[in-house]
Amino acid sequence: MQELLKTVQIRVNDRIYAKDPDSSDLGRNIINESVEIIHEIGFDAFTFKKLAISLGTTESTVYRYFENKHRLLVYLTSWYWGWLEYKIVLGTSNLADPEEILQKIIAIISNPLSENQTHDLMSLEKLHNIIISESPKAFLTKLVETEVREGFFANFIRVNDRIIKVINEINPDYIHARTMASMLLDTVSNQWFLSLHFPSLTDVGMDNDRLAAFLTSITKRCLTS
Amino acid sequence: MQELLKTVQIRVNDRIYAKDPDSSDLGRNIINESVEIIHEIGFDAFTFKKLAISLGTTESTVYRYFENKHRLLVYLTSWYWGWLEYKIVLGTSNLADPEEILQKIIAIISNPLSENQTHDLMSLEKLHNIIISESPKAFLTKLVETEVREGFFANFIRVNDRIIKVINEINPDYIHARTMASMLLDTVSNQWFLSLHFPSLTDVGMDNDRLAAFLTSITKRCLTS
DNA sequence: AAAAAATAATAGTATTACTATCTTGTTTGC
DNA sequence: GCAAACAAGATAGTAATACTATTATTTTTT
Repeated sequence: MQELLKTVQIRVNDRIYAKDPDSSDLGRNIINESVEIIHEIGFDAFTFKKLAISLGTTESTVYRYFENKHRLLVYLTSWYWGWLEYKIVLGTSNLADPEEILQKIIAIISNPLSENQTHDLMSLEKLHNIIISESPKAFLTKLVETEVREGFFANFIRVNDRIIKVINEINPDYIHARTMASMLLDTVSNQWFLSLHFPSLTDVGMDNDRLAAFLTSITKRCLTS
Repeated sequence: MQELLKTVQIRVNDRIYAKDPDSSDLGRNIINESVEIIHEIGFDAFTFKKLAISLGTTESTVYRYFENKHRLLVYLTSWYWGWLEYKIVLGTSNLADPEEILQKIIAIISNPLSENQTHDLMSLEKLHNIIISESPKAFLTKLVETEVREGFFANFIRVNDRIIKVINEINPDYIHARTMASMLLDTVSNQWFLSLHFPSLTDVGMDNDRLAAFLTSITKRCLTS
């Protein structure tokens, strides 16, 4: 399974890119190097020019793959949620009890790198870091409406929907299933971010299981009627 | 009290600005007009040039008040949290029971504009909108570390600390007080945002009390031992 | 009323985010 | 096996952005 994870192709909405980066060596290099640079200098300072120089190519070549750097960030986040869904599907396939499934999902989203996973396309560790500190910028734009309509965030929505479904199985009468699901996903990123930069605002520290324990306690107390 | 709220001065860390915008007519116009423009075209498209033209002045004049547009956003968010703390202090001053206080705080943060408040400095409604859709950008920068150290986010941290304190009063043995507090604040913004752009991911819709009901149910179930 | 200080306007520059055009390589049909 | 068609990549721009430096004007202080 480790081997499988290393090379599995994650499906990303093809409207996000101009040309599929996963269809050529240069395209894959663009993704891999983007993750490196964004992780190092942050998304705001990241430019196609810097990326092109790093790759020994030119800006216009990069533009052939992505219309602009915002789309590239959308691609990375979409890829991440696709990868996470894959992890969730694999990790819960042998479970039947919805309560157990939810617990497992919480464990996975809270700590997606627990098993020291790798992938050929890019550094998962650095991608995870980018998701925590940059991915909200993919949503927070005046163009969200259009991008939602174009299905740019389908992978994220699908992970949400899976959690909603499990919550409904545990307690069909719970009236905040959707709110609970999106809160769980948002809280994971937010608490990771706080633990890095505002440690006084969270109890989640170096202890990786603390976050999962917190979220599990909430769902247990709220969903058992 | 309505009158009082209209003109009360909110304290903002003086390192955020180069010159206090609340100390001159032009400065106040800069704030007021910034809120209008950012609300209309979004923070990314907002520039000091557009602002200057709107005000009938020049870029360099704006730069005298704020080093860059990021600082201006930090100012707006800091002002917002200062204002919210003020609302919380006023709204809970007559309460003694910590459970009641927490409920009131949740009601205020979930729906801060409930009483159709106004302020001379800027449109609170538009500021609230900016907080929901742009304020994370104030945090999500490679410079957070420095900015935290300089106390740029002190107003936000203080609101957090107030909630932590109340939670500790309700249940001193609860080990996730900090995580719970920051989750409450983050969830409010996030759910507002989702209700606007990803309505399928939340149960919070046009019904303004639904969010408060959700958060109250969580705290009640988690904090009562 | 003159000197000092604060404020504003003018005119730049380096960088960014693209676009348009030209050149080279690669495939495809015959 | 080779020309035609097409895709990929390089070169050379441009308009806008985010500032900065310098000069001019107003306001305040003595």
